[in-house]
Order: sequence, then structure tokens, then C-alpha cells
Amino acid sequence: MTAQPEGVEPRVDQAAVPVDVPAARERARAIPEATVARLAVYLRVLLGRGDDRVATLSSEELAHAAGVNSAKLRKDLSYLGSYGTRGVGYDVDILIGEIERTLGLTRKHSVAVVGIGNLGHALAGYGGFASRGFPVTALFDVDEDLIGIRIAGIEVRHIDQIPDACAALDVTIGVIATPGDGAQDVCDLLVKAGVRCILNFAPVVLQVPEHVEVRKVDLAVELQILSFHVARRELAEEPLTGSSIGTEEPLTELPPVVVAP
Amino acid sequence: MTAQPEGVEPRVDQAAVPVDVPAARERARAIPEATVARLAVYLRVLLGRGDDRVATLSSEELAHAAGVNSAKLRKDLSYLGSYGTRGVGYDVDILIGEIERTLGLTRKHSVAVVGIGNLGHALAGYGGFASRGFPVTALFDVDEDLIGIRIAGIEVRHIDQIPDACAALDVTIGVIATPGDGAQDVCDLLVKAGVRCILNFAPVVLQVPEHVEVRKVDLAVELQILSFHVARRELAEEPLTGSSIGTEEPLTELPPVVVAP
DNA sequence: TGATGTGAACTCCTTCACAGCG
DNA sequence: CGCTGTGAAGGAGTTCACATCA
Repeated sequence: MTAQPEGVEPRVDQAAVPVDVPAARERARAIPEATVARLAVYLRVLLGRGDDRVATLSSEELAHAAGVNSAKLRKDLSYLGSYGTRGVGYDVDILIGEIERTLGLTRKHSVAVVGIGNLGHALAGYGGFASRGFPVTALFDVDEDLIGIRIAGIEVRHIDQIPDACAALDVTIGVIATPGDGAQDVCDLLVKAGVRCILNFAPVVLQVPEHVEVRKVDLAVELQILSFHVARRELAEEPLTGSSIGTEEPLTELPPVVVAP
Repeated sequence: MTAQPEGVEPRVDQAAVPVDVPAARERARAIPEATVARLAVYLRVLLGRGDDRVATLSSEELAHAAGVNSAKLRKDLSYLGSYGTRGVGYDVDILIGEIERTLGLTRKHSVAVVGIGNLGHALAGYGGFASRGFPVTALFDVDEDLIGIRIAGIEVRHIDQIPDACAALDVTIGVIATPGDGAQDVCDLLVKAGVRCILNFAPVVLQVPEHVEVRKVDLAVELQILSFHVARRELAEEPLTGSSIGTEEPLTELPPVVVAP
């Protein structure tokens, strides 16, 4: 490991982020959205393997573990620069460092969750956030019964306090887990508080200024997409009964075909 | 694939929704993934508007509400067929029906949630599933302390019972909310039980036979993508001081930057 | 007239295939 | 030789702009 000749690329520790700014800017700008999403996946795989003392991984291995093909993986990694060794593969530690730097994970983050219902409560207590460098530091709701209680040590406050509290805690990411109505208001408060990244679980399309980034997770939509595939598959499997052409299918409902495996 | 001569013309009268099966099959196969995801969004908007007795909507209005541009919306809807009226717009009820049929929502669905931790518990109690036609009918875990308790009236069973219970309840969609390790085992059990659609919240890439559809929701990845955008934006905003090392920036305060392209 | 529906151009992403290097 | 890195080809999705029709 650390078989790195030409000592231009310094070791990456989270105190200093070297590299000249214009180049980094250019590179960051150039990375496709689709690649960014996958970088996060590669990082998780690498962190898993890092424990195993695996010093190096080929594109084939890493790609398989991440569920993509190796050409795509190599192209993705090429956006970061050349951190592989031909004939060998990628140094796990170096790659981890590069991906973390690219994803901005060397920066401190701080997450606020708004809406402490079923989902918000689960998110507030979800260990997966903190363990990946996204500690939840503030919780908000409107329900008087919830305000003041603590979840995982964090006190729930009224959403009126969003501007002050978020600024004070330097919240970088807001998570909206409220019902659909009210989500836009909460969003406006977060934006006012200077939060520029929002993860939205509410089933509405948020309107935000263009300098604010929103990602949406819509569980019902996910299920509906799956539902589409069930339906498509059933159509595809359905035997082509020649007589079905002329028959009057009452198709308010889909044909009831279910094939047991 | 089966070259079907355009023999039967689909009559469109407003009461019934006819359509011959091969044509429906052809169409379903042709709809792009990206469009399917958006259809679900359009549907939600339409259902919201349906209550308001709005009989008709233009592509412009619907597109705005769904957060896309109108050209995209029209192209998306064109995959369903021609259900708009030129000079007027789309009939809300007809469109709802068409989208529901296309997404397979006229079929009965039944959801099993596996892994009753923070997230699984929230999902089990989440009203948004049932209200959109995806009732949760089975819950599973391995923890003896959880087995037997009821959430929203559903009893938690041991995952050993997945094959039997899922078959008996005709589960169409499995939701995996377990920790990463164990997710693959659970997945295998679901597949064995005949479940062909899986929504995976566990941070692993599941291996499944090709007739099984998996969608993954990875919350940490979502946050990391947002993090990337924070970083990119800071790079873009940062004045070109060659040696700025960003960690100590007083980021409590928002620079008022709004870049006009 | 005014909105839909759609070929065509365009942009973005993926895949191929192989040169280049360790 | 083996594997990375990458131009080039291919495919998917988006946007444009306008013919078309209620």
C-alpha cells in the first residue's frame, strides 16, 4: 500500500485539503450526477473492505461489490484523477481518501430533522447518519406534546426556533419528514436559516431558490415504480391466448394472472 | 418480439377503458424508466387536484405542480396514449385512471416489512403506504423480544415464517429494513417465498435472480450526494485565493451569493 | 385560437474496445 | 501479461419547435 511514486499527491488527512483550487473546482464541476451517486456506493464498499486489510482492489472486484460493471466504475473513478495502478488495481486507502474529499466529507456536517412523526422519529434515532459523518444535531416539530422530549439525547424544539437554532448549530442539511402540508413552510424556514441542502420525505414538490439543493425520497413513488414492474412482468408472462384479441376485457382491472414459481 | 399487426384499433369512449392486451403489453414495455418514476408524481398531483373538482388541467399547470417542464410532461403522457384534448388540456379523472392502470395500481398489493428496528417500525406504522394502495400485511424480525408484538394491528413474526406467511398473504412487495448483514439472507427468503419486488433500505447491494426487481433507498448516500453539492458550491463561490484551506471558514454566515447564469 | 402530440436535435450517460503503462 | 484509463460509438432521456386538431 502507499505504493505511490511521484510524491505530488499528498496524503489526505482531514485537516488540510490541498490541491490547487481552480483544478479542484474544474474537476468537481465536471463530475456527472450519476457518477456522484455511485461514488457514495463505492465508498461504502471500500470502507467495508478497509477493515479486512485488503490493500488493493481491481475494478472488477469493486464493481461487482457495488453492483455495476467494471467499465462504468473505471470511468467514474477517472473523474477523480488517476489513482489506480495498471496491472494491479486501486489502493483502498487512497481511493477512500479521494472519494471522501470529492464528496465533501472532510467537511463537518450537521443535520436537522423537522417533523418528528413515525419517520422523523426513526431518522432521529437512526445510527446510520452519525456513523457516516452526518450527526443529527437538532430536531423540530409543531406538536406541543413532542416539544421538549429527547430522542437520542437531542431535544425537540418548536419550528419557530429553526432560524436561530440552525444558524447556531451550523446546520448544513435539513431533513423534512413532515406531512405534505406544512413541508413548504418548513422548507422556507430552513432556507431562511441558511440551510442549502434539503432531503425531503414529504410528498410535495418543494419550491426553493436556485442556490438550494433538494433531494426527494418518496416511499410511495418507490412502491408504485415496483408496482409498474409487477404489472409489466405479468403482461409479458401472460400466454398469448389468440382469442384474447377479440374478447371484451373489462379492463378496469388488470388481468388477474399470478404465476406461482 | 412478437410482431403484432395493428389489427385491432383501440376505441376510446369515455366510460369504459378498453384496450387490447398485446397493445397494452407493447406500450408498457416501451415506457422509459424515467417516465415511470414521474408518472407516479403526476398521479399524486392529480389525486390532490381531483378533490378540488378541477375537471381539466393543462400540461403547463400539471407540469409546474409536479416540478418538471411541460414538454417533458407531454412526452411522458404521450406514452400512455392520447388522452388530452388539444386546446384544452387533460381530463383529470381519465388521466388518473390511465396512470393507475399503467402503474398496475388496479391490482391488489400487499407489503411485508422485514426488520422492525427504528426504520422498519416507522414504515410499519406509516399511513402513507396503505392510503396509496399498499397495505402492510406482514412484519418480520429475528429479535425474540419483538416477535409477537403488534404494530398497527399486525403481529411481528420470525423471519423463518417468511416463506409460508408471504405465500399465504400473497405478498407482492417486500421491504427490507434490516441492518446490512442479514439483508441478503432476508432477500433470499423473500425470493423463495415468491416475492418479486423488493424495496431495500439496507446498505448493501442485493444479489437477486433476474426476474426480481429491486429498488434501493440509501439514506446515507442521499446525504453524501447533498454533501457533494455543498462542497462544489463552496468551491464555486470561493474567491480564488490560491491557498485557502477551507476548514476554518466562518460558515455560520451565508454569503449572499446568487449566481445568475 | 390554444393546447396537445411528436419528429428531430441535443445533451447526458453507458458501453465498447483497445492503447498504454506498471 | 494484466489492469487501468479513455477516446469513440451507442443508447437513453430531454428539449425544441411546430404541425395538428378540438
